[in-house]
Amino acid sequence: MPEIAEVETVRNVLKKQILNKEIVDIKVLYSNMIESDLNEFKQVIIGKTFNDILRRGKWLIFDLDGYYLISHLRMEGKYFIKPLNEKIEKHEHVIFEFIDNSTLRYHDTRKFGRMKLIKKEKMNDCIEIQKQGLEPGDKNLTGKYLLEKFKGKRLPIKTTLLDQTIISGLGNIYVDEVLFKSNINPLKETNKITLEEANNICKSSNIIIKNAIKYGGTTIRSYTSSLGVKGSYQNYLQVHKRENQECNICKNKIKRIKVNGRSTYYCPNCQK
DNA sequence: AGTGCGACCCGAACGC
DNA sequence: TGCGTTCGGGTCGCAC
Repeated sequence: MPEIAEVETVRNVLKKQILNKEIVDIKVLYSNMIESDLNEFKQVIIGKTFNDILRRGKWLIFDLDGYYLISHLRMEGKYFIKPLNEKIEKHEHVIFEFIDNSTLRYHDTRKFGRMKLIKKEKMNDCIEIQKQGLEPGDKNLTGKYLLEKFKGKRLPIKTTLLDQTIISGLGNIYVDEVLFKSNINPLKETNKITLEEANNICKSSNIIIKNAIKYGGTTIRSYTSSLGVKGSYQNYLQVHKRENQECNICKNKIKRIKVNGRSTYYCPNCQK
């Protein structure tokens, strides 16, 4: 499940490999993945080059001359670089062919990922990007900002932190970690979060995401890692995927519950 | 406006 | 070489 730290890692690794090479062809093998008109998509991209790769929340933003190609990996999206003549695998859905006979391949077992082409001058109307909230590490991400957003919300705080329009980039793994580090019970009603707790959410998310990026993100599900990059932050997770194991702080057992349908791990003793 | 839920997918896990 | 069913997970769109 790529979240902000994994997407940032993909961005950094891809930048070293695909910039400034002409794209001579593109194959789309699963067209539902492309939200733009398919013919326009191909026409615009062929002949262009990736000048840069940016990121907003969990969205990758490829700079293609007059356009941006935005790409969301959802749960299982991965990018690989392979030679042109290498066999196309079952779950490779979009293949960019470069002039030097290398290819960039988008691989997605669940087919949940999405790509969309946006004219640069229309970026201000791009709802997917514009509605993203503040990211961990942003100096404007403060307890005060969060309390404003939390007003009137009766959902569990866990659910609210998955809302990308409030904090952008957190997913199921890092929300559990942030709540643990902040000593907040995932089921606590959002509008009952105090200023001190909101400040702690900001502080914890800054630290956790910074560290997760430092370690290349978290590799939990996949055997084959994206781009040959294996993150190692899974070794530092305090609660996520640690059901029945000892809490590193108090030695009580980590519990797993469902919060609005999402698997949620927490320490009942540290997070009252 | 805030909330809940089905849809989108398919490999893995589960039940028998 | 067992087979059919359920689950999970980020986001959207729609109903309430």
